[in-house]
Amino acid sequence: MAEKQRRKPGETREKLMTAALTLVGKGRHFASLGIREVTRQAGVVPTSFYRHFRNMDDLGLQLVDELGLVLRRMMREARANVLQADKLIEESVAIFISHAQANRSFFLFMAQGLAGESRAVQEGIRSEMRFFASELANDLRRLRLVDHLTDQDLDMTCDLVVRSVAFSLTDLLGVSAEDDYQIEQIRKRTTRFLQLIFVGAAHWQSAG
Amino acid sequence: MAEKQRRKPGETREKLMTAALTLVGKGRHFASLGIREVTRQAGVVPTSFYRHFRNMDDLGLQLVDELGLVLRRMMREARANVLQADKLIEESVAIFISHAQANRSFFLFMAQGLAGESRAVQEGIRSEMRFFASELANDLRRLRLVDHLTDQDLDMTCDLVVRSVAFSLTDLLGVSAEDDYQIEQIRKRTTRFLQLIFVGAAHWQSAG
DNA sequence: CACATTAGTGAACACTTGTACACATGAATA
DNA sequence: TATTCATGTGTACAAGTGTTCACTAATGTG
Repeated sequence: MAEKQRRKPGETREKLMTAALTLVGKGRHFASLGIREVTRQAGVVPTSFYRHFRNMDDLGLQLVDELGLVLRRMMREARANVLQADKLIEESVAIFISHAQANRSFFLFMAQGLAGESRAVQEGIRSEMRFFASELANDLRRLRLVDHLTDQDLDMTCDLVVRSVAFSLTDLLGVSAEDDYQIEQIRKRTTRFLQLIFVGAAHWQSAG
Repeated sequence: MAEKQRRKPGETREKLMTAALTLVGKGRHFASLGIREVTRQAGVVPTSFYRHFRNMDDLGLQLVDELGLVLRRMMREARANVLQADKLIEESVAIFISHAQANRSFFLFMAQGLAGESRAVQEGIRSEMRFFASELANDLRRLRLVDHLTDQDLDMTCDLVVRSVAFSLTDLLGVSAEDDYQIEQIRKRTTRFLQLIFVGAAHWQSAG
């Protein structure tokens, strides 16, 4: 008989969240996951689920919180590694892609959640993206690369940048993680998107 | 007892597709819909489903085809109504938003499908977007507004435009259809995104 | 008109689902 | 040490699931 296997507190909770992500990573959509399915994947009895989450939406919300941590780690690494302004875009995109690869399931969950079933999860992801965009605006301001833009125009630019990168995410997650050629294509295209946006920003006249 | 109610050929088929869209319109995610659920919504017996579709993915694929028609109608209207080049962006965005409102469920389905469960549906929607982008490139070329861009750079620009608009879609579908203020905000922001992109395109140097 | 085809119906199947309940055990607290 | 609490387990159940089957009525074709 299976004994009670209590270990570190919160371990089962984590197992359940990981299990959901694993299923998403295998191609399932989060909205189609069930409680039993997730507990089965986690190697846990169905009733355990309720000890940690009220329902799947709740689990989704907690995943969004962890997603926030992943994004912040990514920002930190970008800030630490992007030293020269002329390579800023290339290097940032490269860091983004490597993080997206390393946390594939997380980013899949994010892409799904943007048009997902739970309004709360949707709003949470949107909020993370807004935060990301505003941090980006701060950095650009600090680097004094965009002095001619009003705050509002800079916010808009960063918003567009984040959206474009997020969309590239869906490209990236659509190809195999080993398909280096395709990944390189996506990297190049995303880089050019951002360059185009920043050229636009450089010549932007707030009035027009 | 319910009699056999055969009417126009393909009527049940259409009822099933409409039913799926209706459920999506009510906030459900396509990936979480079941056959029985859809047939129930359509007012049809579950077995009827198999007369028209092999499974839900199949239904999704056929919805993508219809989505193509919706997009083509939208392009036609845009081409007919956008006469003066200086208002091109504003008017196009306005037409896009009005179509998105009029076919809310369809566009919801599209937004969901981009990161959906079925690879085939995903690919289908992507393909529609590529077609849309290439038509846009043709139009811009024809209007001689972008003579300084290479074909490749024009394609990239249009790709970015379509992506940005598609992302705005998720904003739009997230707010109530009656919330005129928010919709106006989204319209303005999308317009500014596109303006920024075209300013970038106008100053774009292929080499750099 | 006879006949094959298409497209509708209801009953039945073996499973899966979410959730409730009672119970057990380890850890924290008093 | 005694007790409480959080977290694990097994059983149970009603409802919902996808899919198969045999049957039937309308339609198009010769």
